[in-house]
Amino acid sequence: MGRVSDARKRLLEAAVDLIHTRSYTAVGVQEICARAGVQKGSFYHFFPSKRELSLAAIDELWRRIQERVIGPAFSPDLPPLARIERFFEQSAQVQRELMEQTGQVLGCPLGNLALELSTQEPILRERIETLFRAAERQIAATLEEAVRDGSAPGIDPVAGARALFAYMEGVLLVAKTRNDPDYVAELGRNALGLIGAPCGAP
Amino acid sequence: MGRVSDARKRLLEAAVDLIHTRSYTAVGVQEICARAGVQKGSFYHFFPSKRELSLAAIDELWRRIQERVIGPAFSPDLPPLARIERFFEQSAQVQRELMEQTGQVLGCPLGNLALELSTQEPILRERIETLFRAAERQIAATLEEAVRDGSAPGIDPVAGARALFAYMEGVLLVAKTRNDPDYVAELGRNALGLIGAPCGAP
DNA sequence: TGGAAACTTAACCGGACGGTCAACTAGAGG
DNA sequence: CCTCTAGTTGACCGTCCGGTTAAGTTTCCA
Repeated sequence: MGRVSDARKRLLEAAVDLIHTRSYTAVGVQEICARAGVQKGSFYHFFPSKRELSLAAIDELWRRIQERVIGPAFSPDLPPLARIERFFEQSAQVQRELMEQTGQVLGCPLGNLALELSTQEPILRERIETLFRAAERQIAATLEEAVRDGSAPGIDPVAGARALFAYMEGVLLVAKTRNDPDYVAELGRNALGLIGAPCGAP
Repeated sequence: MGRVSDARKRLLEAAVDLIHTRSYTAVGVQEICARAGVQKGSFYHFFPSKRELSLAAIDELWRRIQERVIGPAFSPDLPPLARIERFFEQSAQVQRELMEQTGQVLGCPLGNLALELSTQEPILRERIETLFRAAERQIAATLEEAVRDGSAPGIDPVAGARALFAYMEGVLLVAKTRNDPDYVAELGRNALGLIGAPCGAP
C-alpha cells in the first residue's frame, strides 16, 4: 500500500471510540489494533507507545468536544447567558445520543481520563489540564460579554468560568454514575446561580 | 493463628489506601497482598474476588468520608448554610493533608471509582450511586433546615442538594487534574449561589 | 485428646498486557 | 531499472494479571 494508507487515522479513531466508551487502562493496544484492522507492528510504526497514541486521542477528543458541544453552545446567536444554559443542554443532548448508541452514559471523555490518569500519567494529566483551561477561557469570554452588555453586572468572569466548568464536570460525573443522561439538563438549570452574587446566603 | 488474625482487616486497609491513591485497575491483588503482608491464597479465603474486596473498600471509604468530611462539616454548631460552606472547606483541608502525605491531590475516592468503573463494573457503580444519594440526602436535610429557619426561603432542598453534590465532585475533579488542593476552597466559595434563585440570569 | 473448621502457604494456571523483531511488500525518485 | 524507504506482517518477548490448588498449620470445641 505504501504512504497512502489511512492506518494511522483508523488507529486514532479506534482509540478515541474505545477510550471514550471504556477507559485508558481497560482498552489494550491489541483491541485498538483489532478494531482498526491493523497489526500490532504497524501500531508501533505510527506511535511509539500507547501513551503517545492516547495523547493524540486526547487532542482528537478535544476537537470533537469543540465541534459537537462548545462550538454550537457558544455560537453568538443567543445572548451570552443563554449560551451558558445551552452549553448544558447541548451536553445533555450529546449524552443522550451516546446512550442510544452504547446503552450507557459515558460522561466527559476528558474528565474520565483526568480522574483515571492524573495520579499515574503526568504527561496526559498535563495535557488535559491545558485543555480544561482552554475550555474555561472560552466560558470566561462569554461571561465577559455578559458583563459588557449588562446582563451579568459585577461578576468575575474568570472565577465564574472556573465554577461553571467544574460544575459541568461534576454534573457529568454524577449523570454517568446514575447512568441517567437527563440528569445533565436537569442540573444544568442551576448553573447560572453559580456566577451570581450568593443570593441564597445569609 | 486461626480466627484471631487481622488479615482481613489489613487487606481491607491496604485496598482502601492503594485504591484511593491510585485506582481500581492500577492496583493488583498481588500488591494489595504485599502491603497487607498476606499471601494470595489467604486473600481468596476472605474475599471471593477483587471485585468483592473493592465493594468492601467502597463501604469503608464511605465510612471515612463520613468521619472526616461530612460529619464535621454538617455538625449543627453552625447555621445550616454555613455548614455548606464548611463542607467545601473541610474537603479542601482533607485534600491538603493527603497532598502532604502523597504529593498529589487524590480527589474524591468514590468519584474516582465512579468514573473509572461505571461503564465496566455495574455492581460497583450501583453501590457508589447509592452512597451518592445518601450524601445528597444529608445535604438536603441541611437545606431543609435552612428553609425552616428562613435563611434560604423558597429553595428546593432536594434539587439544591443534587446541584451542590455535583459541584463538589466537579470541583474535586478539577482540583485533582490541576493537582492543586487550594482549588477546592477557592471554588467552594461559589457554592451557595447554586441553591439560590438564578440571580444573574436575564 | 481428637477431629473439624479456620486459616496460611507457595507453587501454579491460562491468558492478556505493552512492546519488539526480522522479514517482507509496495511505491516513489533517481 | 533499481534502490530506498514507508509501511505491513505475524511470530515472539518477558511480565503481570486475577484466580486456583493442594497441602500444610493453628485454633476451637466437643
